[in-house]
Formats: sequence, C-alpha cells, structure tokens
Amino acid sequence: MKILIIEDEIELLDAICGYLSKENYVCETASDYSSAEEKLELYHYDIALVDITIPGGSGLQLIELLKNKHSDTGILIISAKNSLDDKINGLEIGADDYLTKPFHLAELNARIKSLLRRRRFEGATKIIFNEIEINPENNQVRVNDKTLFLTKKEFELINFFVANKNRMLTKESIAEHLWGDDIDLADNFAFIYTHINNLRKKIMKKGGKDYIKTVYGMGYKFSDKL
Amino acid sequence: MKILIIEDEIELLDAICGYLSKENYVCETASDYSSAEEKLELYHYDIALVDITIPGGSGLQLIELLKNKHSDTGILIISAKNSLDDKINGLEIGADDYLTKPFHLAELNARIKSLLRRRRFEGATKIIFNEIEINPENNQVRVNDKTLFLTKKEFELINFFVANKNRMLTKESIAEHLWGDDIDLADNFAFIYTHINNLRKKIMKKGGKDYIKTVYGMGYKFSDKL
DNA sequence: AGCTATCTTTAAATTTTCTTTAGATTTAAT
DNA sequence: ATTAAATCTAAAGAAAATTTAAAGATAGCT
Repeated sequence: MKILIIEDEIELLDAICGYLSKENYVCETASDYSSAEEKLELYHYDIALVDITIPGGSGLQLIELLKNKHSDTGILIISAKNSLDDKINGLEIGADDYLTKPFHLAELNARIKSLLRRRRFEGATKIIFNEIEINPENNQVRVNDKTLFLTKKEFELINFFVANKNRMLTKESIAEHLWGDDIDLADNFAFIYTHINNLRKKIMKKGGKDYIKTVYGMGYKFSDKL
Repeated sequence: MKILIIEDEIELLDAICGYLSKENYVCETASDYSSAEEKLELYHYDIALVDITIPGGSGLQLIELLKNKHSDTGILIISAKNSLDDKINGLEIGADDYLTKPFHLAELNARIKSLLRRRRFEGATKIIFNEIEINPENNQVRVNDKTLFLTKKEFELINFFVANKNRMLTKESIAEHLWGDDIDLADNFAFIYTHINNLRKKIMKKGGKDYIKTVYGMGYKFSDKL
C-alpha cells in the first residue's frame, strides 16, 4: 500500500511517516504544494494524506487534482482548523475522511484501515502481479497459490517492489525505506544483498520467476519485462 | 464483550460505564452524535447502548447505521421518553430492547444478558472448528469431547481467534479486543504472550492441535492449514 | 479478613530474524 | 583477456521477538 503524506510540519511528517512505515505501508512525503503536485502527477498512490494548509497553495486544489486524475486514490484530510466550514468543505470537495490536529497516530491508522476496507469492497482487495499475490490485510504473500513465509523485512521489501513495479529503485531508496534515513549508507549494502538473496530464494522455491532484476551499479527493478 | 455506551448525561454515562466494567464488559463511551458515529464506523461492538436524544443528531440515525454496517451488534435503546410512540418507533427501526429512564443498573444488566442470550440462539449455537467446540451460551469449550476450563480472558481469546480463523491478527488488534483501546500498547505484549501460552497449554493438554500459529514480528493466526 | 481464581509482571531460556563477514562470482571498463 | 569494483551467497555472530514458568498483584467470594 502506497501512501503520500502531504504535510509541512516536518516533525509531524516524520512522525506519521515513521509510524505508517512500521505498519507496513510504503510512504512518500511532500512538504509543499509544488512537490506534492509533482508526485501526484507522476506516481500513483493508494491513499493521500493531505494537510489543507501547506505553503505554495491549498490542499483543496490537490484534492481536486486527485479527483480528476486519480479517482481511485483514497483521500484523508488533515487540518488544524476544526471549524465546521472546513469540515464540510473538505468532505464536499470529495475527501473520504477528515482528521483534525492534534490526533493520535493510532487513530490515523484506524481511519486508514477503515478507508481501505471501504475501498476494497469497491475495488480489488489483493495486489496481483503475475503469479505473485499479496494480501496486505493479513500480510500474506502467495506464489502459485503456495503461501510464502516471509519475515517482516522481506515482506516490506516485496511490497516496496510491487508498489514500484517496473521502476528502478536505487539501493539508497530501498535502504531508506526499510531502515529509515538515519542509516549509515556508507558502504553497508551487505544487508540489502542478503535480504534480496533470501527473498529471491523463497520466491523461486515456490516456482515463482525471478522478477527482481539487478541494475548493475544502481539498484534493482521489479519487472516481468525483458 | 465490548459495549459502546452512547449517552449525553455524563453522570449517568459514568455510572453505567463503571457498573458494566465491573461486570467484566469492555466499555467505551460517546456523549454526542459525531463521536458515536465515528466509533461505530471505526470499531466493532457486541452491544450498543443508545440514548435516543443526544446532541448533534438522533440516536435513531445511529441505529440505522448499525443495522446497515454492523448487523451483528445488539442494540439496546435508552430513553427518557416513555411514550408509546417512541417505544414502537425504536423497536420498529430494529432495536433489540428498550429501557426508559430512570432505571436500575441491575435491570440494564439483566437486559444485556438476556439480549446476549437471545442473539446466541439466533445464530449457530455451537461454533465448531475441527476437534474444538465452543458453546458461547455457557462459556464452555470442549476439545475431543473433553471440557476445557478456561478463564474469562482465555475464553475471549479463543472466541476472537475462531471468529477470525485463517486470518492474521496483530497483537495490537488482539489487545484492543481484549482490553479496549485505552491500553498502553507501548511494549506490554507480555500479557498476550502469557495468555496465549496458557491457552495453548490447556488445548494441547486435552489432545488438541496447536492451531495458534505465531506470525513472527506481526501477530498470530488461528488456522488448521499449514 | 482471608482464601482462591485470575490477571499481570518479571526474568531467563529459546527461537527467529537481522546483520556482519568473507570468499565466490559476475560485470564493466581498460 | 585482465582487472577492479560490484554483487551474490552461505554461514556465523548479534540482536530482537517470543516462549515459558514462576512470582507478585488484584479482584471476587465466603
């Protein structure tokens, strides 16, 4: 599950991102209007967390954009203003839910889950990539209908890959996603090699193809092409 | 058993909550329409105690919501009005029972018990999962026809597991179900470990298989597969 | 009050996962 | 073809999560 967090208070942004990453969501962030717009134009997200008041524009415009171009992305508004006007305005414009600051991260999580639950009844519940099937609800991955027993890191890894399929991911971005940005990126890619290796072995053991393509000198790409 | 109490008179709310907590129900409260709606949307309750007259909306709307989204939640109406009209209206809309203020807490308790009893007879009386047989009516669990003497928490645990069989349950959701959402989730999973351990021991002592599968780093799954 | 059940806390043992290490292999550049 | 750097791989060591048993606290009952 990919989530874009649009929020200008960096501390809050980091707190949300950290929490949701631990909950096994793939998070990306934007702290101003133009970078948020850019990301929304370029990529697809399952959920967008939108702070209404961000520098460079209004979150409401971003919601408009989402409604037009990515109607399947769930929208959750975050706002310091809890006036009725804003609430109505936010929901009228097409957001799916509304949360006023300050809030508990656990509540945010509950709302995301509830939103995903609602969405799932409409759309597909599972993420399917050829013979690989990911069920984010119960953290299960199946290959050719055989269950894969993955560790947490392996599960995060395959999620990150599938969420970014056909895109090259640098080792840096993988490391940042799995361990946060406080990790020593110097030359310690050994653990990535190891986890990739283990994941590949587990997938192939169940008869899956090796979709994890190595891009020499750069990173990896999860793809069925080429 | 989780109960949501929807009532705007804070004194009464506290009294009910205190009383029912002592009776070993897990209680949560809401004192206005929107917070009640929010909780009903986000969480699941076994019983909802609904005061018809609450600020911000009508209890009748909440009952409508419950009927649509959580048809298995028992509904008990509380109301100051004891006019025949209200009574008929409340029961017609789908509530299970009706109580007029003022009432004795003991009577409320009796009605809750009676409601739970009735609900159980409507559905399947016994829940059977392989050699495990749960009889919710008298809180009895049998394994291979041998009675298991479970404590309250153990009983709730196995019920929660069987109700969600083959699904992964996070430690967080288990904690929330057994202790309510005000529990300190920080690092106090010790009591879950202990209860799981005790339950496993009791089941296996009677010759039952260990259906409680641990999903390392995430939670548990009650399943006979794999 | 004192007894008994149950629940919670604690701490050590065990298991699983993560990280590190080092040698083998592959790749890209000369 | 040779070389250096990057990646793969397996295995060992370290860290983290879970299990387990037992002691301490709490609540209900007589």
